[in-house]
Formats: sequence, structure tokens, C-alpha cells
Amino acid sequence: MRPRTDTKERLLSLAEERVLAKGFSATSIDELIAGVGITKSGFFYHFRDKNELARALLLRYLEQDRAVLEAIFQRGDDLHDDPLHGFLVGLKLFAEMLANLPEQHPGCIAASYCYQDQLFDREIRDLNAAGMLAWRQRFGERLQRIAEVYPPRHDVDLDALADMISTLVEGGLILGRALRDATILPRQILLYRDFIRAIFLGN
Amino acid sequence: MRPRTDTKERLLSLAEERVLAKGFSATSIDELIAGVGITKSGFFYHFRDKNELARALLLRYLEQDRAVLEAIFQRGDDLHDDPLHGFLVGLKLFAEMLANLPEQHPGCIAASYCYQDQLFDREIRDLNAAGMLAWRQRFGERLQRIAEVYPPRHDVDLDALADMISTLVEGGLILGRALRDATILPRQILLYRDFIRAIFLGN
DNA sequence: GCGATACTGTACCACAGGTACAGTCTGGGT
DNA sequence: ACCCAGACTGTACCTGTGGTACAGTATCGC
Repeated sequence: MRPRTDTKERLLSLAEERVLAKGFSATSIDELIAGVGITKSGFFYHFRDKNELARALLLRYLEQDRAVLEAIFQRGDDLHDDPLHGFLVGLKLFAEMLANLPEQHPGCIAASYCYQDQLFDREIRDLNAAGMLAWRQRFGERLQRIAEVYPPRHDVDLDALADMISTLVEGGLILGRALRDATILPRQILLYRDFIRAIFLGN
Repeated sequence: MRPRTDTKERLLSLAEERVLAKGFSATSIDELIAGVGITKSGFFYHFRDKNELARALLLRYLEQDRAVLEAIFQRGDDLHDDPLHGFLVGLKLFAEMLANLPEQHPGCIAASYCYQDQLFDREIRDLNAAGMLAWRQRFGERLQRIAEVYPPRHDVDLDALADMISTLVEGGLILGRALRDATILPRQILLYRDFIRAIFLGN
């Protein structure tokens, strides 16, 4: 048998799927190794223990998420020079992408970890928090730039408005899963888009 | 030792706390019985197996949640006859209640179960879905009544707008936990309130 | 042929969920 | 005073899982 080079990736992919379906602690090492066809020793060659699997899973997820979303909103900016309209285009693209997923969005590792955070060490919890804060900052900066050009008529809590995207995504994933309805999340994003229009364009 | 009558309740309370902190499968029967001071046989006297604990936990949570939220929005309606303004008062009361919790909101059992749904049987998943749908209906009816009096200038997806509350609550709980910031959720509710004003009052 | 990489195989331990079932204490009703 | 249902305790046992330890092996590139 020739040694494969993608075993670690396949372990992480399978682990991600199982963790989103059953939670981290219910995801047994045995089912992972059975799924990718290695032995327990093979698993512990790649990861010192289950906690290291948890960390690798989170890092991989955060990075994938960042790359996908940055690409979408960058594309929005490319399609429209104005910061507000570029953002509105980005939100539409985001909603379309979510609506066109081949199947139900599998869920967010960060949210899953959040409801099991006592399983993990400080480092993982901090990574998770940093990931959320990064979105607040990225969207917050956008909203700042927009507010400079389109001063909102009322006071708006821009940090909360930035957090609102992550909030709707996390909440939308939960409702979508619970109700087995993949349209919930994209519709929430479109509502958010309406809200942004109302705040900065007043219509 | 005299037999207590509240053992089952104490088991459920402790289980709820642990499940929200570690997830269901990582919550061991041993830690629960140690926490309330009974033996394993005592646990299996109250619950046939762990799955029955899961069901009882969810039912208890859904009922508590329903009672608390209905009381808040009923109070809003009592304070203002108009359906829109009663709802706006209710949202403000809700945000205040969330902001004044003695400590961080412990989280939502339904959301926790959602990210571990393969652990549970069909019945529990259906209960969870029915709980979410009930909120869509309760808020959807309110929004219908409001829209009759205050026709929105644009088309609005009222079902999505009803779901938006649950979405913001679930998402806000996740961000609040991840960032250890109890102000996130109430601020999201206030933003939702602003959105409702913008849609139905146009300001 | 050598060493790094990617594993396998074997053996072992503690703990968790779960099953089974007999025994015990207590308070309330008769 | 007695009985019985409710609320447990005690003991024994089985399986699966996470985790540890460590020696051995196949393959590839240099």
C-alpha cells in the first residue's frame, strides 16, 4: 500500500462533516479512521490528541470562510465603485451564493464549538472569538466608509450593524437546519440588505 | 434520608447548564448524579435512558421560553393598543430584559441540539422544528396585523421578517458567547426594532 | 542504501453509557 | 398499626471510546 499524502485533509473533511452533524465529543476517532481507512495509530500520527484535531478543524474552517466571503464582497466592490452600492451588490451575491448551494449549508464550526466550548482549551476559544471579531472589523470598516458618503439620518450603532451579518448568518444556519429549509438564510441576508438601504438611502 | 420530590427538576436544571456548556454527548450521567447527589440507579428511575433526558430537557426549555416571551410581548400589547406600537414596546422590553440579565445568557437548548441533531431521534428533531415554526407563526400574525394598519411602502417578506427575530436571538446568543459580550444580543434586538420602524413607519 | 514520511500492529487502561434486578426507606392514606 | 406507592440504593456486568505506549514496516526521493 502506497502512503497517501492527503490523509490529513480527508480526516479533517470527514471530521468537519461529523462534528457539524453530531457535535465534537460524539464524533469518535474510530469512525473517522474507519471512514478514511487508516488505523488508530495513523490518526495519532497526524494529531497528538483529539484537541489538536479540534484546533486544526477550526483553523481550516475560519480560513476557508474568510477566503470565500472576502472574494464575494471583493467582487461586489469590483462591480460598483461606490462603497454603499458595492456592498449592496456583495450582499446580493452572498444571498445568491447561499441560495444556490447544491444542498443545505452544512453549518458553522465556530457556532458548533460555541455551544460546546467547555470541551476546548483557552486557545481554541480565543481563536473562535478572534474570528468573530475580525468580521466585525471587516464589515465595520465598510460601514464607516459608507456612512461618510451617506450619513444616516438617525444614530446607528455601526458595530452592532456590522455584527448583524454574522448574527444573521449564525442564526439563519440554525433555523435553516432546524426547519430543513435552505431558503431561510439567503432571505435573511436580503432583509439585511433592505435594512442597509433603508438606513443609508432612506428607502 | 427522606426522599426528595424535586430531584427530577434538579437533574434537568443541572443537565441544562452542562449541555449548554459542553454539548449533550459530553454531559455524562455520572456528573449529573454526582451533582444532585443520587446514584446511577436513581437516574434511570427518572429517565429510561439518556435520550429521554434529552427530550425532557427540550420540552422544558421550549415551554419556559414560550412563557417568558409571550409574557413580554403581551405586556407590550397591554401598554399600547396599536399593534405596531405595542410590538415596538414589546421589543424594547425584550431588549431590556436581555440587557439586565444578571450574567451572560446561558444559551438556547434548541440551538445546541441543532448542531448535534444526529444524536437525537426523529421525535426530538420534530419538536425542535415545531418550536421554531411556532415563533414564525406568532410573530407572523403580529406582523400581518401591523401591515394591515401600516401598509409597508415596499414589498416585504413577512415570514422572513418574523423569522428574523429567532434568527437574531440564535445568532446573538452565539456571538455573545464567543465574544463573552452580553450586550450583543440586546443591541441586535434594538436594531431589529429600528428596522420594523423603518418598514412600517418609514423613519 | 539511507532517512524521512506515513503509516500498521499489539497491548493496555480508565471511564462512560447502558442493562438487570433485588433491596430499602419514607410519607400518606386506610 | 399497616400497607403500598414513590423514590430511590447497591451490586454486578458488558461494550465502546479516548488515550497511551512503542516497536515495526512500506514507500519515495535523494
